[in-house]
Amino acid sequence: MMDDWTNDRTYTWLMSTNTQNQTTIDPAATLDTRFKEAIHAAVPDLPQSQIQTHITASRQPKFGDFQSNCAMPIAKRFKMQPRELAAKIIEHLDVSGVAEPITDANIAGPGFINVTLLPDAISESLGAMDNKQLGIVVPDSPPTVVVDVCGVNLAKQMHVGHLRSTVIGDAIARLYERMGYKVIRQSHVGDWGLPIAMVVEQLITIEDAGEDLSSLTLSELNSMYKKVQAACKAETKALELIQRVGGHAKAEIELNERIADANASLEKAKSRLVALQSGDERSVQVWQRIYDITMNACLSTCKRLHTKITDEHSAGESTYRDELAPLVQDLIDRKIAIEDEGALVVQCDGIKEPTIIRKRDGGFLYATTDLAAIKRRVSKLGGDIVVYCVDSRQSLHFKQVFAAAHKAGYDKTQAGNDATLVHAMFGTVLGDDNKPLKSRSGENLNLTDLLDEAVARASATVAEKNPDMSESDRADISEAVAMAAVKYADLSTERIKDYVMNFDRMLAFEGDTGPYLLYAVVRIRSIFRKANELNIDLSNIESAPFNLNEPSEKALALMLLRYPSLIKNAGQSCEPNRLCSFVYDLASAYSAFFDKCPVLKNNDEQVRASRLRLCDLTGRVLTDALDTLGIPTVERM
RNA sequence: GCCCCGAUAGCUCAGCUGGAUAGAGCAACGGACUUCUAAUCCGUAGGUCGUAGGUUCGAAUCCUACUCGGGGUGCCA
Repeated sequence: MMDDWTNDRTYTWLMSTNTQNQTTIDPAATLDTRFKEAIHAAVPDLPQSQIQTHITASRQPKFGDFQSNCAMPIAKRFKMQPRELAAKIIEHLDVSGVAEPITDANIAGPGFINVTLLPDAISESLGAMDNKQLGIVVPDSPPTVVVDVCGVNLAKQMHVGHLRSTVIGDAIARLYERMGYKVIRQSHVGDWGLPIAMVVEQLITIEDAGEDLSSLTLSELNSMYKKVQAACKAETKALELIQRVGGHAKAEIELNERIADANASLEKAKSRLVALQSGDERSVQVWQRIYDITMNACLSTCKRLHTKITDEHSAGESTYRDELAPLVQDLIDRKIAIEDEGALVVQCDGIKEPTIIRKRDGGFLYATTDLAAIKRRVSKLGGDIVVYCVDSRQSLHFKQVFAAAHKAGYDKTQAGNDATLVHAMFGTVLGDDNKPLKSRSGENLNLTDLLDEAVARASATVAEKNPDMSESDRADISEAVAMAAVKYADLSTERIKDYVMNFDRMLAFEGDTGPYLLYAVVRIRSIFRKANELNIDLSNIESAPFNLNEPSEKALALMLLRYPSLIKNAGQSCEPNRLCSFVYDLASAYSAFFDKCPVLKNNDEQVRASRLRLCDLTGRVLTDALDTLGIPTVERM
């Protein structure tokens, strides 16, 4: 059902996208160039590098298609009258071939210069965009981007919080890929350290007691994880309170016993960790079991979510174990790390809290591992940009680690530049009580349950809308609709904000939702299916001239032309939600067009061909944008 | 205490880095299916952009203070 007719088509007449100038596609870019020239001529005192044209799309049709807001700031700087300056700029402005002539009548308000594009210019731009790359220009020597995604922990099921690092992280990676960058995904799996040793210890104990663990599931591992965590957690605070307030003596004794038990468990876990770290065969074997069970489940969920995260991207904390001691020694030798209160720390300018990289007892911490990760990602994987798609609560941690890595020079690329380290943080998923979802004990809201519920709801709707559909088609479409709904819900809001988890909102199929976008694509494909049934000749539509006489046609065309700059914008800011708004606006513009402009019903062959081509191009841009978000489309729904 | 983030329609959210009358979706109300898929479209109604100052031709957007909410803060990850 997932088809890619977009890629099946062959385009022979415009494959040379690399040499193509983007300014021929984006009218805003063309206007930018023309305005720059005019401003330079009108205000020679302004250094060319400082010229800003402030070209934006106009909000209201009466102000034309675009406007330049350049006159006001320049007038301020040179103490001129903005409207007079605007008049002077348009004297030097040449918009021939792009827009209608600019006269004094185009100057409005405090000095806005309004621009109305020539219909032919829009058509030409659309034509220039109508190629396989859809107007996106790939850089000659693309940088390498390493994107940190997913980041699950061993022995734990993925919960809704993992949706974010997986789905948003993958979308950021896809955005960079779409820009032509070389992208390497890395999943920093939490597979090392004391918590895992606890589970290993517990499993070995159970196995020694004669229990068969061959059919162990992740769900069982998950509850075991919770149990051993609780068992090792000493309730010292409660004891202190009882001692201070003077509670029941019996309670105090009981608590003391529990603390002793917890300490014993903790000691066992610690020695198990030592055994694991030194390669003890049994420990490693059990650890591997836990790893396999967790990662099998995790990667199958990643696949179900249509992310490109696979086994080869797993780079767990355990893979850094042999790199930590040499790294710490290097930092000591170069006096970057110093001892403080028994711990080894790196102190960085502007950050009060020191970065602790070795505990008093000699153990390493997650900052140590993350330093090693930066080093590997930059020097070994060749990352020019390293993006971390991780919870916002880690912001201080990454601030510290980035600064420490910089101080140590671990962020130096092979070319000798400083790699760009970005924490593309996202907000927490909250429960109804406004607390992070995972803190709700007993509530088993894991990711698989969410996805299953989404599919169940989608299936009901698909069945309702398509009573005659076959069982297998319905299953495929329901799955696609459900994933589109869930992913779009997570991707479409500003990633930094927290949100309260709400099934009904996340699984809505109407309005600004994933299914709405799929629906727009489905309506386009339906037109082409129908055209084939009617034996309408489609062979010439690829070169049909666009004619954009209807307002909804022009609006759709202008929206399409924004695509290349939007990809760049969303990619560079690591904000998939910007692409989401664009896709929604585009689908909206298409829906309005669909309503007002009959395609196949139109008897004028020229108009029909133009509209068919517009539909085709819209379909490809929508599909391409959705693919960039990691949302596959369907043929019907 | 200190640091970071957030606050926009009844609800959920956009707002392209300072532009013209602050936009969508849901919910409400009124229209549009014998028509290329109505999971749609068109319209009506809904706002002191947390509060108070400041910066300037112009502020939801920038600066300051405060209020509320969330998070972090030397040996967990």
